[in-house]
Amino acid sequence: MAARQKAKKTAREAVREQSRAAYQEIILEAAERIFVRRGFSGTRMSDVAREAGVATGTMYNYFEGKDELFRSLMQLRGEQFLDQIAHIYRRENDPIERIEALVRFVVEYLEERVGTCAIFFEAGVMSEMSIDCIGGDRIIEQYTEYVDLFERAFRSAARAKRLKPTGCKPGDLAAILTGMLNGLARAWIASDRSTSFAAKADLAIQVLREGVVL
Amino acid sequence: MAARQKAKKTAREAVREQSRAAYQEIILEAAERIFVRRGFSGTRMSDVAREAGVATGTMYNYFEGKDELFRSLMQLRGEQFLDQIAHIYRRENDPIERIEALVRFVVEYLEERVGTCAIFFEAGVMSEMSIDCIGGDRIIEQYTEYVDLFERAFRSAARAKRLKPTGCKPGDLAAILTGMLNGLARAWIASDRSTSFAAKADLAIQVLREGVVL
Amino acid sequence: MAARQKAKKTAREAVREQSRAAYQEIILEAAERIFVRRGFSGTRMSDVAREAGVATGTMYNYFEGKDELFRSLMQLRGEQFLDQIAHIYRRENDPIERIEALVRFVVEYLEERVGTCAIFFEAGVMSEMSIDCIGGDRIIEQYTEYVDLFERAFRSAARAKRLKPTGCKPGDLAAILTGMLNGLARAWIASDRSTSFAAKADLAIQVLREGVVL
Amino acid sequence: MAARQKAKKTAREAVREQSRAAYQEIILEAAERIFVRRGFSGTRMSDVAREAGVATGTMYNYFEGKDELFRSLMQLRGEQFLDQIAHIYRRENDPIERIEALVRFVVEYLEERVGTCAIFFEAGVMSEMSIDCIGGDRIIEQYTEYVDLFERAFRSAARAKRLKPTGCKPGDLAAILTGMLNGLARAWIASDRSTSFAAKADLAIQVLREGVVL
DNA sequence: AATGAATGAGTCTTCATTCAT
DNA sequence: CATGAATGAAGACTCATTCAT
Repeated sequence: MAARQKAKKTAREAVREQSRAAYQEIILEAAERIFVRRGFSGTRMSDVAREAGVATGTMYNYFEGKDELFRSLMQLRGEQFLDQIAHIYRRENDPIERIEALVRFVVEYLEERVGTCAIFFEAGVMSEMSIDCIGGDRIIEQYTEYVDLFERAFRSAARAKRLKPTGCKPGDLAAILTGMLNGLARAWIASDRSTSFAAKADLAIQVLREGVVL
Repeated sequence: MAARQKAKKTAREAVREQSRAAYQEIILEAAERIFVRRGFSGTRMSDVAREAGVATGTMYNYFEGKDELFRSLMQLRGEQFLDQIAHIYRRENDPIERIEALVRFVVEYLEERVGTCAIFFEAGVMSEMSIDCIGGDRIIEQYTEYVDLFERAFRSAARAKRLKPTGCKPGDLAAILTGMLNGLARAWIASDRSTSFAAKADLAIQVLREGVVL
Repeated sequence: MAARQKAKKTAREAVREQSRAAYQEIILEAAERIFVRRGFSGTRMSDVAREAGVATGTMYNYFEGKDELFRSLMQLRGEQFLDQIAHIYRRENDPIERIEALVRFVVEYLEERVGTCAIFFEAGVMSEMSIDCIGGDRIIEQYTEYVDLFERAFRSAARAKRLKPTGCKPGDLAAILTGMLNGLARAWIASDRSTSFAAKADLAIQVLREGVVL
Repeated sequence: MAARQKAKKTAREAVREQSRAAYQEIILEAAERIFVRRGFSGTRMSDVAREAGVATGTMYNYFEGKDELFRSLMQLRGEQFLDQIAHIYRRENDPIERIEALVRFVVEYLEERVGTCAIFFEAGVMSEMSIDCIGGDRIIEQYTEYVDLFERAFRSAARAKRLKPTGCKPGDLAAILTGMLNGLARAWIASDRSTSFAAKADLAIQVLREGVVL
């Protein structure tokens, strides 16, 4: 009976654990939609609650408050993104193909979650000069990690003698490439989006490959 | 006498006009500093007032409210910037040298007013998906004008057969170039800023010129 | 069979009754500790639950709510105290010794349960002017009964000609004596408690003796 | 003109200063009435605001929040009380008459402001065992100062050989006397208040006299 | 027109209570 | 009947805006 009780308890805990995770995810997704639509300060906790289909108070069982909800969202999405690009980095062996694979993934990701990426920038990356960054320090670290991954990719390409001998250091190339991608994303957002973003992104690769001006 | 009265009035009005402009400028500059430090919603009207050395109420004699103050700031800085690059565009005749001159100016501008540029992006460009864009529509138009100027520069370079025959349309090149500049700016902000930003920007030009990969 | 069923039921009820009482007591003791530490409004139901080792909801099977829990606690402790002093009253026959015995008991009680006595005062006696007395009316009645017992003790001493012929009525003497004890308790609480409270309380008796008793 | 301007400014500041003080007092008095009626946690800031005839927000221009409002009230009333008894202490020279004068004043004060005294006790003195005392530390210090003043009064009476040679130290006597006064106050509050409290208080003096004074 | 305190609508947050499991 | 998470009413607090001086 003791065993049965324990099993029962464990089962209940498992259910609870699952339910907890499910609630968290539901709230985070609701928060994502609202934050994307209204921005941080334009978002009311009660709005997120309504969107998630829970009571306002419930959100406080899962997140300390508005700030932490936002930070959690940004960090979670950031980690998910970083995990994915790290996976691609490890998967590819040829230095150049690796960079191209990364670019293609980033492009797809941007195409699907433009909104989230936008608030990601809003929250931290663009206001890293601000005294207090709502997104927390982690969000800046994450962007840095993202750029650093490209830096490493360029460095390994350089070691493999696959780069033209320019004055560009790997870090500069990473900054340039990620910047290009953002610029294209911005242009794509502003456009009617009739052409796929992926097509645009090939251009970035091409520019890097060839240079453009005669 | 009527004439004299009118003259007097005009004189008084001139003084008033000047005083008005002076106040406006003082408040705008204060607002710029605070908005850069704290972001839009983190900025209190009373903070701006203190920074400007005026009473809170005074600001409402010059701007309708917080939103309009912000929008005015963004638009004013935007127009100033657009005026300057338009001037450079007209001044330069060689298509390639024109692009390079534009890049050099943008770089200098970014180096001096990174903060303002950051909130410029935050306010409008990145959140153009938001239902309500605090910065107003003009801010998006301005960014578009900025990119468009580069687009025109590339188009005229293309017409002059000064571009490599790639699949890149002038608009794409503009997006790529401005994106690269932003990426470098971001990297430069995050760095210790020991090397000048201008040096970094030459890299952008070089990449465009040469392409990078062997 | 009916009889057996009834017997069975009674047995089950007895067990249930016991279990109920046990739970009640556990919760009351937990509540006592927390209320003493944090005061009424500083105490959360969930804190009491954790201290008692039960779920929050469980408490609502034993008490109607926070108010009733508090009132029950105060009243229960009050009745226990009143029972004990009533017992001492009946046990002692000599009017003066009776008063002294009562004082000694009150002193011991105060020394052990200062906290509870403090919230007892807070809850009811001191705020009887408030529109809503959390402790309920009974708490005030109880304090009145406590003072009344002393009043009766003094009255019987007066009848036995054991009091100095002052203008003090028994009720006044009761108020004065109980007040003195509280004053000493307060001083003792504030002190380092190196001397026992009992020793302090002898002073109260002495003052009454010298000043009042023949 | 500079002088006139300065004078003007000073005048305005004076008015403002006065107005500030007036507002503070109005709010404090409103708060006193409501806190006395409803207790600390039963009092809503909006209630106090309505009672004071100001907007809710206004109160936050004068007090940091509910806690600070309460603390300010308690401390202010405490200081006022301490100032008055200190004055009486200095005014009287005969040690015994001094004690009597103090008692008479305390009695009058209690009679007039029972409510405030009640919340004073509630707030701090009775719950000094609580982890966090809403009233702040000062409120406990104040009560200590009050008792200490009596202690000094008794000590100077002892030095003047005006006390019976009992085992009571001045501190004990102070505790006993102040306790007696509280006890009588409590009894008086509970009574129909047909007899004046002052009359009751004479009894305290009498008990001390007969019991303690030579 | 400048001032800066008053205003109160708008939010976040807490926590007693309920209820599905 | 125990559980503990969901609930949402209640209330503290902020700050853009107004307005009397």
